[in-house]
Amino acid sequence: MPPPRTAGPDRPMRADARRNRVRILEAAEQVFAEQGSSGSTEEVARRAGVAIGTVFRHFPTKDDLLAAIMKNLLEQLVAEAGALSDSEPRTALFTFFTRIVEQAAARKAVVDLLAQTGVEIMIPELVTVFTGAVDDMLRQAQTAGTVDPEVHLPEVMALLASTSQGALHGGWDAELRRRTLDIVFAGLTPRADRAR
Amino acid sequence: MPPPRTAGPDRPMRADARRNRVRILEAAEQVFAEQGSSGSTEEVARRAGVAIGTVFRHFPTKDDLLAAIMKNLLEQLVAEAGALSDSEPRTALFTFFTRIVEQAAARKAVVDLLAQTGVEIMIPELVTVFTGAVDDMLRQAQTAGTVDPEVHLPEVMALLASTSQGALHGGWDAELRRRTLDIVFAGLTPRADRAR
DNA sequence: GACGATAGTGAGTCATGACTCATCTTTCAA
DNA sequence: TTGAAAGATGAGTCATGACTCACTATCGTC
Repeated sequence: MPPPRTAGPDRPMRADARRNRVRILEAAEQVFAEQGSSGSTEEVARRAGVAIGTVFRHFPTKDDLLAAIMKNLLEQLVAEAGALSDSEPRTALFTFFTRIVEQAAARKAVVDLLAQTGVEIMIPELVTVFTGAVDDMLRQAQTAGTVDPEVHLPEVMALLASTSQGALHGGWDAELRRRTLDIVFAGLTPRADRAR
Repeated sequence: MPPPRTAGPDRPMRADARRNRVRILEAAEQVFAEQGSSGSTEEVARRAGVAIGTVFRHFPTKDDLLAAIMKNLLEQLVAEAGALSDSEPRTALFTFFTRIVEQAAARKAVVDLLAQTGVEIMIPELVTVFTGAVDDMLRQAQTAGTVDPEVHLPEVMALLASTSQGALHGGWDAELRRRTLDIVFAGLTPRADRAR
């Protein structure tokens, strides 16, 4: 994300600026996780312990702030996907799926944004990377014959987005989450050897 | 829903009041369908061709207006469920499910509300009736042996809510909707005779 | 340590949207 | 036909939240 508006050749950020930037990001992550993208910038400033003007110096608009956070999160998810690449493909896909849905409840903003195409507008490249990671997992599981070959990426993404959303807004508990995902996973399994 | 605040013995509503009430309800249905529950009361008034004060005379708060609309919709859905009771149970359940998801895209407010527990607070009895209708369909399909007996109502409701939500926010086209629901339905089918 | 560039501050602006109420208009029973 | 009572009107209030900017504080360099 762009460092604060600085003219001229880029000098490193001043120490206090760097410190505040981190604090703001942390506070924003909390606030938006709890309240979704409608959380107020003022609340972010309050939690970060800075004045509201400081927030706007670092992130000229609220969307910039949201984008910065989404960027962090997406990178983290992509990394997680990578870490799962050793596992058996079907397990990798289902574990990744489950993990995202589980986190959804704690990350309102993410779900809000994922739902509203807002992300694609803000950080298209990263979304592509993320989608690619899911695609990889899907293909591998299909190659291994443990996920139905008729299934395509769009519907997997669709189910991922909608169950995350549901888990969040509906406040699903662990049990309901498991049962619901079990149905989805059963639906993804080839007809022959469906295992619940 | 309560007629406008009238003291004393309830006289029938005046002709112009009745007319305006209907207009407001129609306008609100449109506006909230398009913009979700964040649509403004002023826009509703504009489309109804009345002053904003009139809207507030009929529905003292925005929530009252939203509740009135949700009531209409829920009643309609319950009626649809009833009309399907002649069909083969599995078909009834899946048709109902599909229909709701299909309408989701045209009814933002509904999805918003269904998602946020807002409805239960506003019109608990009707929600119970609605849930009951789904439960009936589910049980019958299970009795007929065409839906997995391990599946319970909560996860069906969860999937219903989340796919509706997904279809709306994600702007799924007809094809994606079908493919996604196919996976869900496959997941609901007993292992033995899963038919795609 | 001094000084200029960089960063922080927070009261203030502007827009939006729910809701109110004094005043005017329409209905309808007598 | 008429006069209340019921209803409609819309400018105005209040709260919220994004964003600005004149001013002050701090950093880092010489």
